[in-house]
Amino acid sequence: MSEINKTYDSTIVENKWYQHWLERGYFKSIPDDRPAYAITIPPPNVTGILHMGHMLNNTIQDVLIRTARQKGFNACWVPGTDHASIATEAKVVGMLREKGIKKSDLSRDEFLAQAFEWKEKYGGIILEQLKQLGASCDWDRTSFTMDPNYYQAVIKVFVDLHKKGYLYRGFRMINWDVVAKTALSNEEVIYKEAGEQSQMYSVKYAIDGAEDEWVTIATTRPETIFADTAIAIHPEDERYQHLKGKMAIVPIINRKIPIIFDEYVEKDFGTGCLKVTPAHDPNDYDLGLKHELEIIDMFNDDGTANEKVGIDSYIGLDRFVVRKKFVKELEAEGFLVKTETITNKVGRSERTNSVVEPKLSFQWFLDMQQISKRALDVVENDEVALLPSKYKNTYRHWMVNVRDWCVSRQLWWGHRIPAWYLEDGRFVVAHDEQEALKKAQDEFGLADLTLSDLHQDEDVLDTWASSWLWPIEVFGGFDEAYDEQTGKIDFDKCPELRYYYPTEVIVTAPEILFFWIARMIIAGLEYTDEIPFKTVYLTGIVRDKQGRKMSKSLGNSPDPLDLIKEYGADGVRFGMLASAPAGNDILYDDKLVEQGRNFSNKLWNALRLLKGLEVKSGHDESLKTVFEWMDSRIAQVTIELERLVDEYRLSEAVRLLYGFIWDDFCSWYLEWIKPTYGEAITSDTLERTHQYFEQAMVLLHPYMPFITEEIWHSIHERKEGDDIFLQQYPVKGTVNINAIKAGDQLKSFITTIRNARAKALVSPKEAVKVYVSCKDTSVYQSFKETIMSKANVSELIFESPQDSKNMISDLVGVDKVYIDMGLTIDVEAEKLKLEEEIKYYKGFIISVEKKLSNERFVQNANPEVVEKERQKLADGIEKLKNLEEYLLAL
RNA sequence: GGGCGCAUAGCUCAGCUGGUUCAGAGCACCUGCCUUACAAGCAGGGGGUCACAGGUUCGAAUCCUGUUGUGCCCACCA
Repeated sequence: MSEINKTYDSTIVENKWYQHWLERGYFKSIPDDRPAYAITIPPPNVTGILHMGHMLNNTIQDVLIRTARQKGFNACWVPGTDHASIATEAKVVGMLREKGIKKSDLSRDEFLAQAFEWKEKYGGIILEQLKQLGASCDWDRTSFTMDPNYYQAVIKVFVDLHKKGYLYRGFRMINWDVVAKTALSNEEVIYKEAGEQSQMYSVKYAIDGAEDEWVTIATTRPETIFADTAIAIHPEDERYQHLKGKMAIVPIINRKIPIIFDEYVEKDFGTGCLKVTPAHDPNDYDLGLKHELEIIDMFNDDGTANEKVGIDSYIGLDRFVVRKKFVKELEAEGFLVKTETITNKVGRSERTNSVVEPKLSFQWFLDMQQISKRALDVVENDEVALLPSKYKNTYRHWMVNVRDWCVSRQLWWGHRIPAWYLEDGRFVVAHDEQEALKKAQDEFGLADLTLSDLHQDEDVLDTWASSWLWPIEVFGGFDEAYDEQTGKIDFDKCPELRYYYPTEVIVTAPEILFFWIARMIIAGLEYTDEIPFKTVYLTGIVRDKQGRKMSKSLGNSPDPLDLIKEYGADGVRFGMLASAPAGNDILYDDKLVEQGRNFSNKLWNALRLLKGLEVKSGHDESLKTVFEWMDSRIAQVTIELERLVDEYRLSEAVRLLYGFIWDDFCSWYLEWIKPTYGEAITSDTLERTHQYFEQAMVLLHPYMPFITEEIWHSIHERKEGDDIFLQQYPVKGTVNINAIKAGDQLKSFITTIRNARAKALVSPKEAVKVYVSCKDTSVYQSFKETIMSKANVSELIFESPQDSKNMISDLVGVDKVYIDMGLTIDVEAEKLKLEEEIKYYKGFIISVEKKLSNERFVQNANPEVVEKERQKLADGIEKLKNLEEYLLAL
């Protein structure tokens, strides 16, 4: 019959329409009279490739942006990539290593040239992949956090923050990544239980000048004993009062160190004695400052021991090798008292997974106290809404306890810190070299200073110190409209920003709530005095069936592009959405996208049905009630859908559409209007059905853009530019409750007949005779033709039969229905069934009566509720009466 | 150690402001169908004391308290 394929082939269709949309420039947005609706993409790492998290994330954004377009907004989705300093530099270093080049062999400029070359070659692959998902980004606006203008924006902000006194240089203990050889912010350190691997060693230190007297300390890091500069004890610990003023001797190394007393030490923990290593532990560092202890830094930047250890055989060994070797030596010499296995958390670098080493160094810090104040308020008072709202607590907790942000990184790939140093360590912060020179000359009164006397900071900025400007700078906020004097952006000078900003919503994973979201809010308020976005939609994390996070190392993540190939982008989008309410993790299972693909196929076959029908002119009066039902259902679904999307309940929205289209439209409606085999459909009915189908496709388009466009064009020949992409939301019709009820009644009537057949194992091919007895038969009358042809009813009689003994009797609502299938009924079994039902309704009636006779209920409950209860009672009584009649008839 | 969540069918989860859209969906399972759009389908079916114990209320899956289990975030306990 039909020349259309039996199954839907997504690949051709998807490429075709994406190209079409691109060619027609549908994704482009320029400011106009319409209200704006902007989303800035969370920029993926420039060298990244698409993973399941991106799929979820970007599907949600695309749904929102397409919906906004359909509602008449000027929707703008800005794409782009992040330079991702550590991650990218690590990749480039790895790439060079494969070529046999070490980073240290190259100059900074040579290295950057290599990095840019790499970025040009592989960067942005991820954006190409997003196109396959159907992402309707305005590609002309693609931004990169190291674009020249963006680079300048970051520098401007650095200079400004320094001017405002928020930035300072500090000698602090920071988290050191020994692989990337850079500082990390607290947020970049992931603490994980080390598990069985972790050992706690008890080591004894001799007391200086005493015969065979010892103190025992416990440590998980015996290798740092080399750098011990004190033993600490609680001042009120009775056991050790006699040690005040004494010295201890570091085992093996034989260095004398003071025994200090400080309340920081817990008496009850371990032996009550603590070794103090100011250079390699944050707390010890504080203790060291307080007690003016010597600081011995025994590690090189790569985590190997340096000459400070004092024993040649340890110099140059990795810290973990040192640990092993030293423990052996301690044991051999009798200093190791015991070794226990404990659980203990070890911090690892988010990027390189190496164990983080606390390290003392000069770094740049951003004072967060003041600058973050307003950012807490706007979330507290819901100016910025977090979804789900439970994250408000998490956010508050972080903001209240916010710590200064270490923004310098010892890398080359990134925004180089615009600070220039003199030989003697004094420095100036400036936009460029020339300005720096002038500043230095003026500030330090060194008129004859030259450029060669200045040396720029070698470090670059943390990636997030650039991406926190994203919602501003993608619209060029810092380019022309930034006023250096006030440190603010003048919206009048940047119409683009004024038009799109604040953006509508940001969609991202909760793990970067602090890294990125909080900081964007801070920067937004600091430079525009406005919030950068109104809503933060936090997605869940995509996990595998066992609940494990998807990761490359576990190899448990399917390749999104393979999925798209197999199930279609629409199918994948459906699968991701259907199971992911905001904030809930999704346990990924192929079954999800399989359902999506099946849904595509269902739509496809609905189209095939309509395309394959013979058409005759005219219309069917008998379908009037069916149409009324469908009109109301569509109106109902449209309203409901709008509500769900407004509340960002996308998974419910997509399920609503699935249920409506599959069950109501396909299973019921299409079956009802489908002519019997060999007959033609009337042109009016077909046209009407096309309209319903079109409306459903418009509603579904944001979720499954490709197949809906294809169907749109297959239903009719379309004029150039008549694409579903541009269709506006259907005008909301009115919901006629009676029409809906009539449809429901018809459905349950047909179900009742099917049911009787299935139970009696009577084939649907066998015609049956049906009697209906009730007060008002008008609904059945109006559906009479539909019922007779669709339920294969040979006679539909609107009265009780003379003799119902060999008929199946059942209730549709309260209406009595008798089905004569020409069989002999097992009267006893039928009686039993009826008696059970009667028993149930008797109980039911008693409970409702009890409720209604309770005065407190009648008085306190909502009148509507009481009315409903009364209706329930009336229906119950009628049902009971009818059932008893059935029983009597038997 | 502090904070925040979660616990509903075999599995994954919906169930918004307590009251027939309150016990639901998808998948899985069982029965019957290759019916002329679709076997990636159609029709029917079984299956849940809504973790446990109290409380509030005329009424609780829904609100409160506690218990247990579980997940996440934060934190310097050697």
